[in-house]
Amino acid sequence: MLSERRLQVLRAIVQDYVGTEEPVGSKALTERHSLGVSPATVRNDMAALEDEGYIAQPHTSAGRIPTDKGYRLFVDKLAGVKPMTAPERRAIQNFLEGAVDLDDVVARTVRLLAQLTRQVAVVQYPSLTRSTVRHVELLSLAPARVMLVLITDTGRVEQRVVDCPAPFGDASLADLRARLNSRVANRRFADVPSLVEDLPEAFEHEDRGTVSTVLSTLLETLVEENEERLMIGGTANLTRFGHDFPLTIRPVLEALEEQVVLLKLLGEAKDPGVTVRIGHENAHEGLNSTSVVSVGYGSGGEAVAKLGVVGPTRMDYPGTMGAVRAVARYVGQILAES
Amino acid sequence: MLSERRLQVLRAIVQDYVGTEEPVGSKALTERHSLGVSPATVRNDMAALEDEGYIAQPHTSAGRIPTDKGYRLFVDKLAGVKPMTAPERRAIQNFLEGAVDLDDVVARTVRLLAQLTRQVAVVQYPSLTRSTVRHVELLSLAPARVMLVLITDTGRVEQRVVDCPAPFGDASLADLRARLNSRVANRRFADVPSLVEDLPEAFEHEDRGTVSTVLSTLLETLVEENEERLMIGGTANLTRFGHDFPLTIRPVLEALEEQVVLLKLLGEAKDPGVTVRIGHENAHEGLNSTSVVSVGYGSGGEAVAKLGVVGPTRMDYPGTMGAVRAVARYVGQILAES
DNA sequence: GCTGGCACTCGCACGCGCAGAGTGCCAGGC
DNA sequence: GCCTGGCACTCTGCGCGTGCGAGTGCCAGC
Repeated sequence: MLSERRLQVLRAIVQDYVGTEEPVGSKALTERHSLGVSPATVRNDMAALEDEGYIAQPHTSAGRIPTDKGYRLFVDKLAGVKPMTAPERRAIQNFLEGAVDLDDVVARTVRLLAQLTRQVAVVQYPSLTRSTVRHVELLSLAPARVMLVLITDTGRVEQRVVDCPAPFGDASLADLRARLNSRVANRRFADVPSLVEDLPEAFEHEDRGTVSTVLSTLLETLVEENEERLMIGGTANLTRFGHDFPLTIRPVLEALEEQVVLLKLLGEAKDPGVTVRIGHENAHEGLNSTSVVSVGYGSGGEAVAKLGVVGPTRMDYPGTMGAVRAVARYVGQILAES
Repeated sequence: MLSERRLQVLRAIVQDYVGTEEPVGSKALTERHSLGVSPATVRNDMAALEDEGYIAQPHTSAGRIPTDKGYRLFVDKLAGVKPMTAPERRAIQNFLEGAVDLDDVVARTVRLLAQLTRQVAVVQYPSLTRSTVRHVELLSLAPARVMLVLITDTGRVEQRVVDCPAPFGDASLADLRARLNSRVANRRFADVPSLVEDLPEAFEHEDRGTVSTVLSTLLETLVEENEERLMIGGTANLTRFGHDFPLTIRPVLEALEEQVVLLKLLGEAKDPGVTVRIGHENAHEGLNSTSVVSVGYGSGGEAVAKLGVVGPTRMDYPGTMGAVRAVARYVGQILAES
């Protein structure tokens, strides 16, 4: 177990390094933080911290920089989440309230996060799985061809074209539309399968095949999670990465292009609160020198999707976590209202 | 007017510089291209080309690099469009044919363009203005609240919620739905306004206000071009920009974040064929060291949207133009089929 | 109008030495 | 037992001078 002072030294190192981007030495530490001890003492503490793997020196006789393990300890034990100030919160709310539709909400959220954190922002569209059905619409495109339109409480619209095994009359279509909506409107996606299970039985024998086909397409649409979309922004902030960044930035940009990677990244964080994954904790190699701060957001109490930022491991964790948490909270509010 | 040989020298300079990324000297030129003259002669030609502003030297006693004006001449007069090979064309077609919906078509197009050209790809979603209406659906959300869903021939779906001035019965709604669709289905957007003009007259007096409101929302949706979306990809290719690129890449990334800028950029090119805007020809400052190669594409003969790539002025113009043209052609085909 | 030759100009890589920051360790003091 | 001041040591980064090579411009000759 590390002594209290050593933890303070680690905290000071992280704070200074995040500010200056340069390895921090014992002398500078005692000057900038009132630790009440001499540089020599700090040096001993630093040696201990280095033995434990919390800090490292880029080369002999240079200052120390935190390791991933050091940042981890900092985030877990040494730093809280810095809450947004009241004016900041108002600005967030105002900016998000101007949104006209779901796309706009997501776009604004991305911009906001990128600006607040000065990092790359990633926002997942509200997922279908936890939402509720607002309306299901069926349109006859041709005698044996039906378009299925699903409208969710988060304002998302999904459509599918269904080829029917047999011609399907307008009357039957209207009937199905009515029955379907009376059963599933305002119900959660998860409940839909059991609610429509026995629906084919209510129809004439000749229509049952079509009804089943339509229903299975609907269920497919509901569970189709792999189609999840996301939006990213603030990539220009990557240029503030560091001096040696040609090599650093490349894999990050590549990783950001892979939506699959990002979705996995956000999905991994199961924590109900803000999750931080530091450096090598990220499975994807390209992101080994970045940290990902993410959190779930949703229109009700439950999270329906994730949002977060990607930045250098050397980032202002308390501030970033505060911003991410605040934005998630307000997006949730906006979604609930609309 | 420049002599034929001087044009050849310029062409050779552009080709070599694009290949090597290094200023090209007179000796290297004569070695790599059989110009049939000695380096000394080439030097005279180069001096002339420099006087005319087609090439420049980064510093005295270095090789020459083409200026924007030089690239312009090269593109206009010296180089054709390099067509894709048959295998490449097949690969493009195969890749695009796997797409399941409009989003997927656009996403695949972006990836394809980025890979083929090794540059940043930008694809605009098919615009509404030139498309035709496949279906208009009206859903009653509440007595005086209607959701309008517009489905286009390119597979795009737009929805709007309309607050009605008076309650609107289900029968009236069904009536309006039927009349509306019989008039506008499969008609071009541009024709819709005149086709629905007299529609309110067919309704009871009490419903006319609502019908008008719904119609004007529909018309708004049709003309709403500012809502045009686009997708970009291949930003990782920016890292191949050059050696000094921290300064170069930053403004480009910033410009790419501004959808407005990009839409303007693509929109400016009125040419029916492939358009190339080189360096300072781009109005946006951040793109002064890039070239934009764009072309319109569409499901029929007409262009409904644009796509293109953004890369360093030092790019392989014939190859890039060929790739952009080919991709546009095949995307058009795919859209027409679906 | 083309060519070979020649002197000239720079940029760049290399080597060197120096200053500065930072460390580790040790002996002494509280 | 822990903290402190002092000291020798080790790096890196920077500035400077030098030599090399690529490339040019110009000129006289064919």
